[in-house]
Amino acid sequence: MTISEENYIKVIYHLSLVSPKGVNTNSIAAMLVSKASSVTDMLKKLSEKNLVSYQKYQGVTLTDAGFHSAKMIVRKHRLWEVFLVDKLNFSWDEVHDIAEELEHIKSEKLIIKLDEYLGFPSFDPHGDPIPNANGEIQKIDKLLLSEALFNQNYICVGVKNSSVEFLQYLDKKNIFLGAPIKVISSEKFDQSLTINLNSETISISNKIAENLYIKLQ
Amino acid sequence: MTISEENYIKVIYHLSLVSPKGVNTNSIAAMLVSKASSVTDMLKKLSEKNLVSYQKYQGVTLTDAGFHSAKMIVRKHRLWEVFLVDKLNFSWDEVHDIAEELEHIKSEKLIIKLDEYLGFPSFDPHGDPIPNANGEIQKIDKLLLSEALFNQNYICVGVKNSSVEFLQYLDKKNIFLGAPIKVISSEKFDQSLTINLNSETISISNKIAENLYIKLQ
DNA sequence: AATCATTTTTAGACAAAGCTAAAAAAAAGT
DNA sequence: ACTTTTTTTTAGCTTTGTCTAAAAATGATT
Repeated sequence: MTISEENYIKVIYHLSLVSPKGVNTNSIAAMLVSKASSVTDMLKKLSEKNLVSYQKYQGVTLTDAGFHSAKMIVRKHRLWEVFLVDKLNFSWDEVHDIAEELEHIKSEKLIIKLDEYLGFPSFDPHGDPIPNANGEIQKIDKLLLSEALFNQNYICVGVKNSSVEFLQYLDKKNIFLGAPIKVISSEKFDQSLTINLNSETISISNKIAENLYIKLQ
Repeated sequence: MTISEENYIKVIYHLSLVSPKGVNTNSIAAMLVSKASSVTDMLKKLSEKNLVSYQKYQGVTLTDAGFHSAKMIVRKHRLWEVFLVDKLNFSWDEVHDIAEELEHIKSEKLIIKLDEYLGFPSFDPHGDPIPNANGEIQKIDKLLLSEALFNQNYICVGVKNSSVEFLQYLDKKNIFLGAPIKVISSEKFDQSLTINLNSETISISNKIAENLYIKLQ
């Protein structure tokens, strides 16, 4: 697989988690910041290689082979992110673009050894699950902070949006993976929340609450 | 710079260490396993970008900018090799091809942090010097084992040939960087050497002795 | 059911980086 | 000094992955 093919497969994978019935040409183009015509060309090629099922005008789905390839690319991306944060002390808002390049390095043995070196992590620095060598993904009982019940003890386990701006905002508010969170109250007017975080009490906008994953306990 | 351009610059760098007057089109093609016509095309492009000085039929040399770029690529390659061997426990014969891909990852910050993480190494797993962030290279008083004096205490500091076959042969003979070596005698007929290595006495062919770097002490 | 809007595909073009084969220049041999 | 050989360059073609513009299919609206 070329780097370009890998990027298509990865994008189709991410989009198919949201629309499993079939992914649109235009949505792929939007994710890749390219054009629908380019996507059509590539879909034909990927179909030829049996990585996707594609019928003109009908959207595209990954084949089993394509699905597995996608998970291996995601696995590499997320393992490298763990490396960058845990070993090289990058912050969580800096690692995406670098991992975007590192994920295309071809050695299987490299990933096996990297995985071992990192202690077989199950989640990346943003709380996203890392597929294991067989493509298995550890599920977690998470919910959005905006869906939390009052006075329950939660901990922060991930972000829905991994943009640099959001992550840096969380840093500023001292919100990080593993931080204990309890919702005290909600404001009717703007759905903002008053929460207890690391035994501080702060206010959180609805926009934030809708992009932060938490789990019980 | 594209990956292809980086590969050309790197090859021209290595060749220019041997022929500083100017590097031939054909020798570049041979190193890249490509054709002279392809090289000519690329030399025009690199010349356009002021990375090389190129005049038709006259061979090519790196400009200061090209020389610096080359050293930064070599730096990345060798730092990644140290990472693979020191941190991921690869053996020295496995790392070249992987580093060949990793050297093209674009982040400057990544290399600064990797360098720090590795403890600012000056030499890679094959004993080749790693240019520092300014492109400075630590020189070392090394010589070939074939040029050694009798009964002097040397240590092994590098290999001239980094082929998998040679490196695996050295493993088999228990020859590694830092190993103490003393030459006991030389055979007139085939220039083979009897050497003391880690307090064992073994015989070494001339071919080996001409590809192993040592230094005094 | 017919029209309009949107989405997708096709057709044709382009840039990058490679190739082959032929031409031109340089180097070597006589 | 003149061939012959080798090296290098040019010319033209190919593949990969992209694009624009036009055509075709689908979906939405009345």
